[in-house]
Amino acid sequence: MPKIVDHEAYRKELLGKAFTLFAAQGYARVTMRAMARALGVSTGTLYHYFDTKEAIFLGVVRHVADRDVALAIEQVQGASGHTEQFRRLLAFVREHAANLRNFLYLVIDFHRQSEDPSGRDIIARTVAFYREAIRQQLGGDTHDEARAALLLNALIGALVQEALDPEAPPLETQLTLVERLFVDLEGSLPATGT
Amino acid sequence: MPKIVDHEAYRKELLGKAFTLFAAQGYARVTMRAMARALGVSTGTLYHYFDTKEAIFLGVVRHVADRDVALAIEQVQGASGHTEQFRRLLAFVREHAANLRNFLYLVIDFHRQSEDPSGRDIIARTVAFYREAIRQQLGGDTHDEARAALLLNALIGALVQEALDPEAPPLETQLTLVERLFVDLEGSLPATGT
DNA sequence: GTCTATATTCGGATAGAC
DNA sequence: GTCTATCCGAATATAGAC
Repeated sequence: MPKIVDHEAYRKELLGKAFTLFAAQGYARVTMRAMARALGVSTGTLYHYFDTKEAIFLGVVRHVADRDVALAIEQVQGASGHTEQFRRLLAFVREHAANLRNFLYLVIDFHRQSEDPSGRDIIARTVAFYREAIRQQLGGDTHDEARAALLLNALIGALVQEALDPEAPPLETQLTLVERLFVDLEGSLPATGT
Repeated sequence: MPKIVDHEAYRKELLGKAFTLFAAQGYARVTMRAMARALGVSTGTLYHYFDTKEAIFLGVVRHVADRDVALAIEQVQGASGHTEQFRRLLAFVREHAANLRNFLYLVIDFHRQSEDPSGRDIIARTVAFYREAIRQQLGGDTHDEARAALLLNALIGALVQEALDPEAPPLETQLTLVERLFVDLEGSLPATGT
C-alpha cells in the first residue's frame, strides 16, 4: 500500500512556505531548487504536488488572499458603526502592511511576466475579492463599488509608494489621511453615479 | 580625428526605444541581444553607451520621469485656480494612463529584482520627484507633503488596480472620485499635522 | 547532472574628422 | 593618410529549469 498523506493539507503547508520564499525574493529569483530546499522536499516532490512553477504561484495567490480577507473580516466584524469598522480595517492594513505589500508586489511582479489568461483571471478575481470585502465594510448595502475601488487604490498606492521611496510620508500618516477623508465625507457623498 | 556622433543625443534616442521595449516585455524578459536588435545596434554598441543592463534601465527611468513631469507641468501651468489645476493634472493622468502604468509597472518590477542601493536610490528620487511635482500643483505654498503622497497613492493604486483587474471600476470613474474628494475638501482640511 | 539561455567581454573592423 | 570614437558579433562565463 502506498504511503498516505493528507494531500490537500500538505499542499497548503507547502503553499504557505512558498509564499514566504516568493515574498522574500520575488517570483523570478526563486529557483525550483532553492524552493525545494527551503520547503524541505525534493524537486521531484514539488513537481508531484504542482504541475509547474506558475501553478505554485497561483496556488499561493489563492491561499494568501483567502487567509488575508478572512483575517481582516474577523478583525472588523465586531465593530459597531461604519466609522469604527473603517478604523479597524485601516488598523488591519497597518498591522499587516509588510505582508500585504509583499503579496501585492508578488502579484504585480507575476502579472508583468505572464500572459497566461487563466493566471490573469485568478489575479483579477483576487483583486475583485479584496475590493468586494472592502465594499461590504464601507457601505453595507449601498452598491458603491467605485468607492471601494478608491479606498483599495489608496491602500495599494500607499504600500507601493512606501516601498519604492522609504522617505515618503510614512504609511501611517497616509492611512490617517485616508481615514479622515472617508470619515469626514461619511454621508456627505451620495452614491457614486447619482 | 575620430568619427564624431552626438553621444548624449544618441544615448537618449536609445533610452526612448529601450523604454518601449521594457514596457512591452518587462525588465527580465528583455535580453541584451533582443534589445540590441530592436534598437538597430549590436550588443557591443550597447555596452559602449551603457555600462550594464541595469544602467540602461536606470537611464530609462530618469529619462521618462523627466519627460513625464515636464509634460504634466506644461499642461497644468496655464490653469487659473487650484481646482482647475487639479482637473488638468487628472486629465493628464487619464490621457497618459497606459504610459504611466507601464512606467510604474517597470519600476516596481525592477525594484523587486534588484537589491542594488544606487538603483533603489534613483527610484526613490524619482518617486519623490513625482510627489513633489504634485505637491506644487496641490497646495502652492502649504508644506503638505502627505496630501501629495495621498494623491499619488490614489493615482498609483488606480493604475495598478485597473491593470490587475480589467473589470474594476474604470480609471476615469475612480479619478473622478478622487477629484471630488479633493475638491470638496479644498480648504476644509487644515494642514496635515496641525 | 544536463542542457539551454543569458549578460558581458574582447579583439578586430569601420568611418569620418583633420 | 592617420587617428580614434564608434561599432560589431562571435566567444566566454555563469546561472537556472528540469
